[in-house]
Amino acid sequence: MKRNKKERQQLLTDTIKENPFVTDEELSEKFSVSVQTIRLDRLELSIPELRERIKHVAEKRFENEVRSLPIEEIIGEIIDIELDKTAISIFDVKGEHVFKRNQIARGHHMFAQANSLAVAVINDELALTAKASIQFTRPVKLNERVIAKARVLTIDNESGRTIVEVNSFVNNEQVFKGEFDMFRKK
Amino acid sequence: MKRNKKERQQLLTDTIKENPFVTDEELSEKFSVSVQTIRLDRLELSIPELRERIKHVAEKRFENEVRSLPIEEIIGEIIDIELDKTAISIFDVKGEHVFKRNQIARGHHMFAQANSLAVAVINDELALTAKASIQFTRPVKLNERVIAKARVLTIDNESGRTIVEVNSFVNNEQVFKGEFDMFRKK
DNA sequence: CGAGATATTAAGACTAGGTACTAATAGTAG
DNA sequence: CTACTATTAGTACCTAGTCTTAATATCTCG
Repeated sequence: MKRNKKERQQLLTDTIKENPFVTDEELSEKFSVSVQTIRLDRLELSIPELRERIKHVAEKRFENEVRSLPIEEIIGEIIDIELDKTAISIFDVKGEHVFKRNQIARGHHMFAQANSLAVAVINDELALTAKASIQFTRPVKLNERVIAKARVLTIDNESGRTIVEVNSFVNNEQVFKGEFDMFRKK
Repeated sequence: MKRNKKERQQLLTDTIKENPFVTDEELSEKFSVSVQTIRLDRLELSIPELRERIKHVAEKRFENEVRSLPIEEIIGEIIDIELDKTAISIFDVKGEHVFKRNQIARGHHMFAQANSLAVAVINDELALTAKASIQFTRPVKLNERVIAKARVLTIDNESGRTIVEVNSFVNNEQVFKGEFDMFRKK
């Protein structure tokens, strides 16, 4: 299992990158060298000790905390709902939702809010979007609050099709409109 | 600054929750008690030592890592592009993209892939989606790989409008089609 | 083959940030 | 005054290291 120094150091770097929670002792066993050699290697490669590595990972997590939310947040927050009739959600446009260049919200976030509201308004185990026709009537900018209003237009119980209309506004100004053809499943 | 035991322990819990990186010594100074008292407190409250707390935070980050990527990942990976002509991206459907109940991908992820590909294919500083007409031709399931192909249909230099057609496939089977009316800005 | 360089291992002293345990002291209630 | 709780102190030990010095092992080149 013995490799030369260079090879071992490369593997060491990779191993630690992949799993920063590994101790020198574990590494020394893995590479069949002494603990001291591992320590010399880390010194040469400027890889900090286990506890520092863990700390670093932990600190990074705090930085990223804001970024780990939007997956749920992306769809906005439902503030009112009357199943099979209407629903309203709000979505605050933050830094991660906009193009950096011009601070305009990416279309798929607007769509996501509207689409998930259309899914939510349907009074059934689950609904899938079959078709949609959408229009972005004015760009939405950073820090604006988008209010999406969904309204069920028609329900066809036989085909399982439901048409939901969603209109989104920023300060009473329309920014998005869409018609979603939903398929309900029971 | 001296409080009674209960009060101090409550504050201790809060302090550590807020900043897990604080040592017993720092805490003992903050509450004007001995280090031993802090340790007794932690014992009673079953709060682990600093290094364990840091480790825990670090481990949690690893759990969340999958969840913090999708903001960028959501749009899929572009594998081929010919500006103002065609573009192809792949998107692997993972756990966080599907409805838990039936493992079917949420529509807005499919839309996001298609829409961002439509944005990317346009050879300009930036493009915005004005309108879109989309259709989900078959549900996409967990672990499926979606290949989206965008094709620019028409470019109107005067109005700044560009129409992009996107078709998505899983194993050569069409799952999504959409027509995006894009507005380009210079 | 042997000298010198490079690589590896070992050993010892010290560190932070603890645990676990024992013991002493302070303060307070009945 | 006694009993009890709360607090403090001190010791031994732990992990996962650092830093330093020193002894071997192995490799390379002339």
